Amino acid sequence: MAKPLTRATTRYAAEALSYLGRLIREARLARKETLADLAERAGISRGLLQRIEAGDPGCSIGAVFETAALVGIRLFDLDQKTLAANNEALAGKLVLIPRARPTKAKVNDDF
Amino acid sequence: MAKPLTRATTRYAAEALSYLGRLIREARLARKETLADLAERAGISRGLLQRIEAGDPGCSIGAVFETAALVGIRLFDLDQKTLAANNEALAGKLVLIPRARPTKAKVNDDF
DNA sequence: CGCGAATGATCCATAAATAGATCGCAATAG
DNA sequence: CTATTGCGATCTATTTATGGATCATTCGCG
Repeated sequence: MAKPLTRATTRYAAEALSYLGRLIREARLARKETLADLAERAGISRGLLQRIEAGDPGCSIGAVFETAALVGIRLFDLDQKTLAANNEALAGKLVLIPRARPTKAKVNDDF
Repeated sequence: MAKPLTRATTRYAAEALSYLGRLIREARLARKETLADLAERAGISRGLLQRIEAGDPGCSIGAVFETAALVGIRLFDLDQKTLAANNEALAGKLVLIPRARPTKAKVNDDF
């Protein structure tokens, strides 16, 4: 019983999505690799890779991150080692944060 | 006719995915917001938000980026304005890059 | 303690993503 | 110019993600 269709989309999220897709495309072309070749390396179809490069919000984040990694894009500007370290550190920190409690106070929404 | 099941996943991609999920969780807790509240703001179900925070590769990237944006996470370490500018610039650069040409599988240098 | 709420996990029906094939167009090489 | 090939788009069958409900557990607070 999923909802109709349309999903709210922030301008910022859409912009980031488009940007990531173009980064992947740029990196792929820099490597002089065809859509079909990269798609095969990533284990996805050519059509999906096209949608990823186009910034389609419906693509699975696993497929997107995978292709990004395969063309050498550093997510969060971090190398494998640092990323792993930060991830572990954050995991440890999270255990200490108490769960959220219901509040009437309105939350800060603007950035 | 989708493929069997398992999709190749780079260690780096998986690590980044897990990290992003935890970043979202940390940001949500810092705002003292419950899963249900953030899910509603993002227009997704509570279950999906849980999978996002758990770093599930199968989640749509649109849903993930949307929630990230809603808790104030700056993707690519860029604010809205800079991100838009970079995105535009990259788009312009891309039209100038020639399409990939098939490279000879291997240079035959043995005989 | 004990109550209430958040969280984590599971199940099911349905909407959506994906693979794979195919077409036309455009661009690049020869 | 012609030939070749990447690219973009569309269609269909199938797999998968998602929403919504529910249940048990854990946590936070008085």
